[in-house]
Amino acid sequence: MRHIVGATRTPRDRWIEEGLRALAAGGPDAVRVEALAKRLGVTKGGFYGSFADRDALLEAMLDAWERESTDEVIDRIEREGGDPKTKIERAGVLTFSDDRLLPIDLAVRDWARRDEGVAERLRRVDNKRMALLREMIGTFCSDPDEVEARSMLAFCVAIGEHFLAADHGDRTRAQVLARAADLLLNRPHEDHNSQVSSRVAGHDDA
Amino acid sequence: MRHIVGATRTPRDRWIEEGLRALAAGGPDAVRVEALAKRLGVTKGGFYGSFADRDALLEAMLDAWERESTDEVIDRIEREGGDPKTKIERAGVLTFSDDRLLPIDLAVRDWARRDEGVAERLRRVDNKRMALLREMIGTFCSDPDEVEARSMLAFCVAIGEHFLAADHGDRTRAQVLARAADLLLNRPHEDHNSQVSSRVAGHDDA
DNA sequence: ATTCATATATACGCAACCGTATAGAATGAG
DNA sequence: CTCATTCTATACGGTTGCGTATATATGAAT
Repeated sequence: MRHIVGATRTPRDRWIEEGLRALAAGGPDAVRVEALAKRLGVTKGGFYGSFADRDALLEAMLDAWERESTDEVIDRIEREGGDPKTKIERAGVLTFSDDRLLPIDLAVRDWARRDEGVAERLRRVDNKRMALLREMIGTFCSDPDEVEARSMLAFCVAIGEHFLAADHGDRTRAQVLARAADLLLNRPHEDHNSQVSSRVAGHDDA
Repeated sequence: MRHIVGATRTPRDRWIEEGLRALAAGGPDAVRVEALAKRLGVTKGGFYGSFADRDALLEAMLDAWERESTDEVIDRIEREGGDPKTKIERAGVLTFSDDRLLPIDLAVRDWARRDEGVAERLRRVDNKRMALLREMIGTFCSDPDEVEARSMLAFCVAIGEHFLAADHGDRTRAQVLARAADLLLNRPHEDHNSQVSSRVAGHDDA
């Protein structure tokens, strides 16, 4: 057994961090005290000094996730500013492309379907994100009902994409997503075959 | 203890059925042999006569789900026929509004993120559904890239909707979904305030 | 009714976890 | 150096769940 000598104080954040990793990898059931301890190179002995029980850890994990997923992300987006439509994409990138946050996010979503407390937290987070989306999309779309519909479409794609296993023939998922984004953001799309067709999205008929 | 006298042969399907119920309610970890037995009013004694082990049950469950989610649903859609755009909605209803299949579907999706075998099955199922969507959407949209994008949007909404906790202010989720469907299907939308504005979707600017 | 096959009950061994109790290091103060 | 504080290792009891072994009961065939 190896002793990390210098650091007497290991815990709390470390447990939470490792807990979130486990959550991301295997869902809430995979957050097991003894398993986390092993991954941290300790035994569960010290765990109960920092947390009353396993549930307390889960709550702390959700607290950390909620804070990190809203305030921090939104702060960064607003701080770095930029074009409205660019902001949407940055918000998407920060939330839904982050290697660390994304898997946690997906795990929480599934968890929320079975736990009302988790669902409530997720609702808070999602409402903040939706507010952001509405704001962005509102800059180029006047009908409030349509703003809402497009915002939800955008959100659903950002999430649903990761729960979707379908292939797209010759196209890559990224290509299809790009085209979907063009549609939602009402943007002329680039022709990925480097031809010249390019027209405003959403108008092939009637 | 109550004995269901008439039926000597209880199992296989019953175990699978109850297993799928457990899967829907609590994910794969909730599929526990002894718990299923209790719900079936028996003990786990007979289980291992029908299945080699728990994994065999999980495989059988996935087989049943896969068959039920593709062939059966698609057969019904094609059999009952109708307008192409109507078909999309019926496909959506059959797959994503069915009280029985929907929760299983969602559970499988989360499961697939952690199990490559499940992911492969889901890919088969999703590809069949996507083919259906492409066909339907292709009837009113000529650009193949846009067909693909719209199909994926539609699919993502159908799934992502259930992983989304956001509210929509005054609107109900159903209203927002209806409007989103109008956008995707390139359909004039009905004004839910029973006014007369109604125009072709997707054209508020440019 | 007797017999055979099969489904189920019951009992075991085993492993993974949780939470608690207790003893032993490590760190900082005196 | 010694003491006190604090964290950690170890050990224990209890629970849950898997898979196996064995005996009993049930339905069908003779």
